[in-house]
Amino acid sequence: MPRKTLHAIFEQLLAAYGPQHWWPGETPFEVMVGAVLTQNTAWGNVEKAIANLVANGALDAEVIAACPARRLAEWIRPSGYFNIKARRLQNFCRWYLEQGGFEALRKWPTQELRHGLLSVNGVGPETADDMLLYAFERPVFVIDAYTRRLFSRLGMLDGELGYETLRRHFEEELPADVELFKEFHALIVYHAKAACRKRPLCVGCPLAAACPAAGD
DNA sequence: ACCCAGGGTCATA
DNA sequence: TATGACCATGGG
Repeated sequence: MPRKTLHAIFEQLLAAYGPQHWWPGETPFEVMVGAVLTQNTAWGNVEKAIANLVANGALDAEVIAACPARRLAEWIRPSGYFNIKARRLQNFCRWYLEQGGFEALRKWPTQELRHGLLSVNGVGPETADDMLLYAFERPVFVIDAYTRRLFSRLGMLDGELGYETLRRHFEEELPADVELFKEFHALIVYHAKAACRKRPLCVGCPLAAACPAAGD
């Protein structure tokens, strides 16, 4: 018996839940704005904030970069942490415009683009990787709390390991396939809400047979 | 009433 | 390097 592979887990999640078609968002820029707004925040609140931006013609890098921080904070209020996120969005948009916008950035090699994104105050590893995968379509695996918890419960890794160590692990064990990475991360998040939260007994969990934590 | 959500920064030791 | 405080709304 070959040991359970990451790809096998992906297949099980896909079979159970179907394709998730992440990231919700009409444009790469909207995806990037959403990535900042969703930091430690439920997606439903982010949708309200983005709807406010759209309603005010403010889902636009120039508008966000130039408008008063107070006004931006008011628009994004439903997403929580509105003062700090207003600053983060402005930091990001100013950097984004300085570099020439999406058409210029899309030509950057992945590693340089990643370092550039991380240089923006308010963009950390997970936010940068969301942007790289879902806006720039680079084969970067996003690590989040759900990923740590799921694979830790499955006994497939140590959830206490650092972000870069875990990201490297996933990227080495899987083929560098953008569509695979997009779906895998989306399925992990969906799974965390749909089934893995139903404790005890992990009722209905499609991974229960492989999960040592099932039945606690 | 409590818990958490598709994190990140900064001060402190 | 490694904790802890802080940010703040909205749904379960």
